Amino acid sequence: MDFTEKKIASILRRRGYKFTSQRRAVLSAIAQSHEHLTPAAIYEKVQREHPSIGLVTIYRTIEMLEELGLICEVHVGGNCRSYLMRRPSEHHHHIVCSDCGAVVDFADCDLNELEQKLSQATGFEIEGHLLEFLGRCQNCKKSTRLISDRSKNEPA
Amino acid sequence: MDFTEKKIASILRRRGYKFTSQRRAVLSAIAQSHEHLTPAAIYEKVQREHPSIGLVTIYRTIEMLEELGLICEVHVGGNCRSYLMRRPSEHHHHIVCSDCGAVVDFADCDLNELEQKLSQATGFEIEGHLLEFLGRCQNCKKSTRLISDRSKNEPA
DNA sequence: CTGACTGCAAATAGTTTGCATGACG
DNA sequence: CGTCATGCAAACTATTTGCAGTCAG
Repeated sequence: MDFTEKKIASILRRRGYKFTSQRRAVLSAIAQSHEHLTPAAIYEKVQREHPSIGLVTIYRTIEMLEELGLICEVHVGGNCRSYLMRRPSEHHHHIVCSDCGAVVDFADCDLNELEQKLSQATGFEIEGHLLEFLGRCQNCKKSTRLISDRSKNEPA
Repeated sequence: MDFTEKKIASILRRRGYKFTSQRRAVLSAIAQSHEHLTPAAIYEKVQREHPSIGLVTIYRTIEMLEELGLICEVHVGGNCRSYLMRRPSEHHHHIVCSDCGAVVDFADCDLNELEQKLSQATGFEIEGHLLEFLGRCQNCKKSTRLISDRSKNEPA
């Protein structure tokens, strides 16, 4: 990821949040994964290194991180409560691997033209959009071998 | 909507489902609304006319209707478990009003070019996409009057 | 030091399942 | 008539809240 720990700490403090060890752990778990993680998955990951951290803290931290724009949701592919580290660049979208869950960002969505067309056709004043692609990543494409049972977890 | 009751009945039967009064009621509730409805909202709507229909039936019917492709999810604007009548045309997307929840369809998303670009750049084999716009519909745009407390429910 | 943060347990919300009864075709 | 569908209650899962102790700044 592109956030240094210092930078993050200062972002939190600037907003009156404390940078606790628990928050560091949650952040790190999300940042280290290239997949989108559900609260439960984050919890599991965090537990391995910090068994004392509770699920409630995960939820509370997720809420804060989302508010700060440090993480964002992924919708495509089932679960709508999956989160991902957000790159410092603001506007971007995701391509999600339907197989291993890996996520790649891209920013150059060229929807302005479409937006204008729609705006005229429907009378809507368009405020934003949700765009995600679902597909199979380079790795999973190759593995048309046996029903891949690895690669599902922790590419770590 | 563009489905006649007969057409729907035959779609169900063809798949071995029975066209019961409960299913008709659920379908009608969804079809009559131009907004996306959560299971709870559907339940409420259905209850008004058919107080004996249970929430469980709503869930089971939603599941079936989604499987048959008669309804589809809306993601934008909070709740991820909101449903909408699907037009007979297959591929389409939604523009959702952030104010009243009204939904308008459109089909001509021109993402092929973008898909190809992305496919090349990332190595993904793209299988599909999720695209929704959020905005304010013609009506709600006008009502910049007082904090509109009406128009939130049942445009009926 | 002190207010913000945490963990726990318990409360809520949302969704699914088991089973006996009822209705479509 | 047999099978699938329904309603109820109960089981689960996911998420939120209240509270007393703990810790970052």
